[in-house]
Amino acid sequence: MPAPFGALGVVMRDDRLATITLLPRAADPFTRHGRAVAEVCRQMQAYLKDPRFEFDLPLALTGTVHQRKVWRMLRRLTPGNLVTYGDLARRLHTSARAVGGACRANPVPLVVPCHRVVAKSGVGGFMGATSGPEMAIKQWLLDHEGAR
DNA sequence: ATCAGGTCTCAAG
DNA sequence: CTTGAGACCTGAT
Repeated sequence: MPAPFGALGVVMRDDRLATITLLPRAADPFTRHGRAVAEVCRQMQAYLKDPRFEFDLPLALTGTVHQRKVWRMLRRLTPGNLVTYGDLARRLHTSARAVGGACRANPVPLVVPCHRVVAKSGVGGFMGATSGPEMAIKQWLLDHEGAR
């Protein structure tokens, strides 16, 4: 589906959300909508329209124990509410880099708001990149939520 | 067993 | 202000 920063893709598994892909440019829309996909899209639009919207979707997440811990923490963050890698690391008794690794592995950006994790000085990275179009999307999201 | 990451901190220039 | 080294924990090979 189209998004202000480009486009957004949705992959379902057993009617549950498995993967979200963020694209910097518009893509040809995929027109086969199941009921579950439609609901995901509905919530996506709601969020894109109003940053205060909070997702409530069934997820099909696969990851290590550590990754799940980090993702669980992230899900408790409300829009515009930022944390640093170091902060999360202390709360989970781990290291900042390990947190970064888990964020990088996040399959469902926006729903698990890895974009709300920033470096102590600087913005950090997004989707495996520290510069380039991915970072432009992170910036857009932060602006959208009115974060600094 | 090794290496590279979405980092942090601290000590020098 | 800028740089560099070391510490840090995980995931992948």
